[in-house]
Amino acid sequence: MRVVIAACSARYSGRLNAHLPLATRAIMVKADGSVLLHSDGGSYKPLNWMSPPCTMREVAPADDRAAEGVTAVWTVQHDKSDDRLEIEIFEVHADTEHELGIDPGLVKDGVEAHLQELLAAQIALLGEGHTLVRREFPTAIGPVDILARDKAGRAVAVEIKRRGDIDGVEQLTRYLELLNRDPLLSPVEGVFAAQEIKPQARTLAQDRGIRCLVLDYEAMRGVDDADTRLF
Amino acid sequence: MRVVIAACSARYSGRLNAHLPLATRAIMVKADGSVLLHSDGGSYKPLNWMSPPCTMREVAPADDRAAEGVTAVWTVQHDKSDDRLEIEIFEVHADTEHELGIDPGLVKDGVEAHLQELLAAQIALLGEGHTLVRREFPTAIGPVDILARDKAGRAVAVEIKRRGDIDGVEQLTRYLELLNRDPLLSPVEGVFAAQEIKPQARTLAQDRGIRCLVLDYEAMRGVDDADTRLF
DNA sequence: TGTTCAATGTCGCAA
DNA sequence: TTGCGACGTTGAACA
Repeated sequence: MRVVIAACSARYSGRLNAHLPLATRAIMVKADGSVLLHSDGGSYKPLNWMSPPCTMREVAPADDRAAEGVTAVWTVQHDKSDDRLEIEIFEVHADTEHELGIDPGLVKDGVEAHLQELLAAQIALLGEGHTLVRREFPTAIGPVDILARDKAGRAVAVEIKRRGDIDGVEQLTRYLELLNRDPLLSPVEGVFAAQEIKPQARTLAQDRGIRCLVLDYEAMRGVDDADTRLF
Repeated sequence: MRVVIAACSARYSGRLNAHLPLATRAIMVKADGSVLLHSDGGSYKPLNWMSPPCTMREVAPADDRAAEGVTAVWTVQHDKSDDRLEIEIFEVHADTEHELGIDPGLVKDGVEAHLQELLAAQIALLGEGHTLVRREFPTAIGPVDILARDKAGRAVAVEIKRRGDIDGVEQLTRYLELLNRDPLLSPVEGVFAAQEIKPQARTLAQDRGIRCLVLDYEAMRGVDDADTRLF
């Protein structure tokens, strides 16, 4: 990895056009050829960048640009598209290179599947007298997160999200349409369950007769822990 | 900005828990306190990071960790949440600091807002005799990009995307359903306008009686420039 | 400050 | 390769 601190300006063209005025920035050139231009703030997103696979070439500036103080031009061309990043170097403050080797990569443990597990175990959160039919109930367009039956025996299809967005309501709507074609299940009630439900998603759900259920992950995990401790 | 090349491992806890095994990486500490851990590949996204506002403290390793080769521990705590990044430093290969100053920021051109602006100004692209009613026409589930009327005075709702995906058609469908409930507007024609329309999106749109319109950004901008030059 | 929507989104998985 | 959904999404506009 090469790290350069330099006064530079940049221009990107590809999916959009963007320009970066002259300032001092950190330029990171990775082993795979990708290039990142970072300022001294913001978040992890660079001001400008080029993703691999791409090729960087250093060329001399045109006379008029050299007269403006440009000492070098780096053109970074994407190998498979016409995305291009052009960096004009005015002054280099530091230029270092380091051998990093291959990274073993990030190991994650998620929360996502856990919600489904917990709701299945605490199915009465859907309402008194509800019983679990099964998790990942299959349909032609993919599995519904949870299928249950209410106190009166009516089918209830549940879509679970960490964040309840409008997309999730659409997804559940598609499932409900299919499930309701099955005379053994119809009529199927829809429940949209999430840790947090966006107002727009709630509005859409209500408009379609879908019930919204906000899940308290901490509380559910607490109950689960308590249950586990009983054994 | 401080750039450190070091053999390190890391652990993040917050919205999820994640672990990064020992390897040599580039650590970027920005002026606002944010921290980025980069490997020598991948895209612009760091392996691990902490967004501002956050505070970094360097502490001595516990005896057992020191015995494992840890020379320092950096704990980066988010100021407003319980997100925390803990970096164990094994060996520092380089450690440099540079003054970068405030960045003037990126200037963009060619995003969705521009397309909407241009299409509103060149509304006849929808068809001869079309007139603009308004941009961002409000509905209960959010604003429609453009509402217009055709030569015969019938309402036309336009959804604009840079890249026309199936999601955009779904979005427009929702708007149309709502708009068509309004007797002052109904029947409302739908137009799906994008620089590029994916085959699946086109098929879905046609199935729903939605017209597809491919926008030529360069040409539209050209017309706009020509208009501007007249004044 | 909170909500909503676009993004050069990126990333990962499955068909 | 493409489609689809999730993301520690990030970022910006607007109420």
